Amino acid sequence: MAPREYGQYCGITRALELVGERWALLIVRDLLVGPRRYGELAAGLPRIPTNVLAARLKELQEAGILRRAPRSRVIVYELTPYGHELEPVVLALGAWGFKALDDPRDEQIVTPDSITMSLRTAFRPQVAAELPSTVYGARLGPDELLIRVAGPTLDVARESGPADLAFATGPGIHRLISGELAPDRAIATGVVEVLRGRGDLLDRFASTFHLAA
Amino acid sequence: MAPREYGQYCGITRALELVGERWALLIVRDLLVGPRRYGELAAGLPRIPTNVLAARLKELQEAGILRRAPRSRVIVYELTPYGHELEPVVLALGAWGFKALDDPRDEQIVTPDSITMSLRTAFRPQVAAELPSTVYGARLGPDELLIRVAGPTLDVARESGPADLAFATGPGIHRLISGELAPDRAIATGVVEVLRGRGDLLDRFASTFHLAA
DNA sequence: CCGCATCCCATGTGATACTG
DNA sequence: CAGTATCACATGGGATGCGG
Repeated sequence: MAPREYGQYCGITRALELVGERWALLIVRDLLVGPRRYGELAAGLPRIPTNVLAARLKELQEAGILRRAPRSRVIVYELTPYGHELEPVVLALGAWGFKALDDPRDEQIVTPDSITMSLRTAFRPQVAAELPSTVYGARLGPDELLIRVAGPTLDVARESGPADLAFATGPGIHRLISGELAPDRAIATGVVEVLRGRGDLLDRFASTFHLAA
Repeated sequence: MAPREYGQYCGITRALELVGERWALLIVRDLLVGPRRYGELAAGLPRIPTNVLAARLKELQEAGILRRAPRSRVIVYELTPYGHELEPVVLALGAWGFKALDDPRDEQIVTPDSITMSLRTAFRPQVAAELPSTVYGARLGPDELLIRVAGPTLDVARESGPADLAFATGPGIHRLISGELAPDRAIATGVVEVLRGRGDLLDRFASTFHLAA
């Protein structure tokens, strides 16, 4: 038997053999947002050694989870349909781990892809369906996200554009999503800085994206 | 920063820091079935080095996922409420990995706890609710499981007792659950051996426990 | 025996340098 | 830009020891 196998005939062990290695599910997390080039993956996972990234990509490809796809002269990595089926796993992990987040430390970064998956985790379709469609523009450091909520559907794109509410924030937004911090307090304390639009729309945001701690 | 941390402020990375180490989620898998002693965990994970088991138990305890509980002179490990919240993660992983199972190899074992969690993964409450309550007795090598399906609820216990259908089987049962093998074919080919009761109840079993490949 | 702790070695990981 | 090569080190795997 291969030394890194668990020796059990079981779905969970099989899953862990395929995506249980260090960094593997984080690569999947970023690819769930969209196809990514090697350098984009490396940028979204700043602490991954480049040889490990290369090794994981090879393993995940051999496992049928992702594929290298040539896109007009450059190569992108994209999930296969089977790889995409990991989304429930990643969302469940994210929801569980969210509750174990303590206050952010300085060296902890927030990447656009990680925020995007966090928003997908915290998104409450049934609540959103009852609210008017809304576009939020979020600036996180140098990155901008356009968060479109239309009925029960969510779309998060890495672009800028017109928004009903544009705000700048950082890791502290997790306290807004957890309900630990009320929207008006978030604005008052500077955790969220309103750039354009009606600040009271942050109430709607907090209702739409919520994950109890 | 601790060297084994990912350096991101994100629920998924946090989750992987807590339960992403090798063997950790398999320990959780077995504890989801019930409290277990050190030796029981070691027996259910025959390939885990004993020092790694001890290390994981310590880490999972510090993370608030499990606790050591004295039970009448012996110590058992049991999940905390927060640890129990990993069940959706484990079930999602199991459902995904189930589809990647190929034919079992000789050295791959099936443990009572892994089978129990597989049954929980494959259980279809809405289908079961439409069927009469049924008790199945499954013998897997030396182990016996009593599988009680009552309405939309499932209970799997490691004991023997009266059953509407008692059968012996092995890893090949996964082909029954995946639908790859019809119930009558499973009996005909010896994948499932009926010990007592009406063999046609295996149809009901296959309807109740199903996970498409 | 059960519940670990210790030792040793193979392997995986991390940091850095390097190449097509 | 997209990886490969190299090397130090941490972790995992396997055997064994050992106290209660």
